[in-house]
Amino acid sequence: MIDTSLKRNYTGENQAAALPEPSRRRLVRLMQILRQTKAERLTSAEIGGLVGCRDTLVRRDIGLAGFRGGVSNGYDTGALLSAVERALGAGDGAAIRRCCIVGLGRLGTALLDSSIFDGSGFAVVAGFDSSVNRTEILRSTFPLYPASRLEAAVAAERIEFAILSVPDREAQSVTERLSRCGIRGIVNFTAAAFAAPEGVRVENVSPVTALLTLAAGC
Amino acid sequence: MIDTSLKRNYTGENQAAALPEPSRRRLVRLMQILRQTKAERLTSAEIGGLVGCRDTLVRRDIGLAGFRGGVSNGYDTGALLSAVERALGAGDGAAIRRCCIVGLGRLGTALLDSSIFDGSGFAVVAGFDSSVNRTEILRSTFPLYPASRLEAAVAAERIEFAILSVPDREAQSVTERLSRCGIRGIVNFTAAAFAAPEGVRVENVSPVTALLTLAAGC
DNA sequence: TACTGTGAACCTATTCACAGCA
DNA sequence: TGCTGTGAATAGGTTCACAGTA
Repeated sequence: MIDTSLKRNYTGENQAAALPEPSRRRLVRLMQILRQTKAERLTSAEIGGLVGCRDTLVRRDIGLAGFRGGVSNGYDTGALLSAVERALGAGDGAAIRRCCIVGLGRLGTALLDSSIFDGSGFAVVAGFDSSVNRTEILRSTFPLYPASRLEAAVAAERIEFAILSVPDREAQSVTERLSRCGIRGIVNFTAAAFAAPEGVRVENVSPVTALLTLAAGC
Repeated sequence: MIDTSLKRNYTGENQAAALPEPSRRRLVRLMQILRQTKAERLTSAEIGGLVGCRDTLVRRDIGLAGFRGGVSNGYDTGALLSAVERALGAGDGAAIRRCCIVGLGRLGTALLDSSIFDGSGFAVVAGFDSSVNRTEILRSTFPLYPASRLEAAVAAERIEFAILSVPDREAQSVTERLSRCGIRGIVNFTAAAFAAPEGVRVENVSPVTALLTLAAGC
């Protein structure tokens, strides 16, 4: 059995782990809105329209994030953004988080375009594929490795997150390998469902999964 | 106040709308597992390991889906799959659902590889981009149109769902156009947050959003 | 024995209702 | 007046505990 007691070593004053999951998701969304908006002030009702929830809930979330600065014409977007980023551990001072892409098929290579991640707080610093052909031919601003070097490179590059775009059948085994070298989260672009190892979070974002989820409600 | 009583006009025997949202998401996941597994039987505990929830909850979900066939060595995967598909409106008899890709940048073109959607119950039948250059040069098994023909083609092709991979700044306006021609759901690959028009569901699956959500919990 | 199915208890998230404030 | 912030009420989802069954 895997010992979980040592999995989390808190490296900062990040309180996000204490936030309820739904609030965390909405606050992430709010952070993205605030990063993009040009408005100087926003009310909870306006935010609710963009996040997709009621104004009351927006105010709750903001309260949970530890921000109190609202006045009768809404929130100052700059101040609110700082507070939300701090609550989510994505503040100005926060280190850029290092990611890798595993599986350089059509979808994986599309993500080599690192401009996608500009200003997000994340940087892709490595790519992996089982085909040496691909890792040698493809061009990118960061190194591409054969899959055999996954463990070594993840450790050496101190990579925290992985974007998984391998064929479905490899998803489970690659996940286990990633987990063993201490990855903290996986963005799963495959349609495969796999057991998330202890201490590894998974976000399922396969287009197929997303379409199924959408369609299931209609 | 908005009157919700008339919002849903049930167009079939699809009961998925009645399922609680979290259950629906887990059942979608379960459906994917069942479609992929080779096992003839699975217990609720095994399923729970893959879906990421407790066995009790799996049994609740299965019950909500209207299936009762479990016995002391678990569920027959074939029978369970039929039941889950029926509950989600994705049964054998269900029509293939028609989708389009809007925005044929690197990410959008990666999704032109229609093998991604094989066997999923979805088919991409059109692509759109504001650059006529792209729509004329790119190769695909289905037609690619200039963005100006969005409304016409979505109506003519009876497209129900859209995959959005345009630049962030265009996300809101394209969403409104899609909504006006009756699209039912949008898979949002952009990092933009936009107000979902009445009657349109949105699944946010941008890699950036996914990474932020993962990282916010650590 | 090893599982499922489910009423009841519990806990969590959301909404209501309204006081407080600019 | 028009907003925020929050205690209290409500609704909703999850887990417990256990009876039922092959």
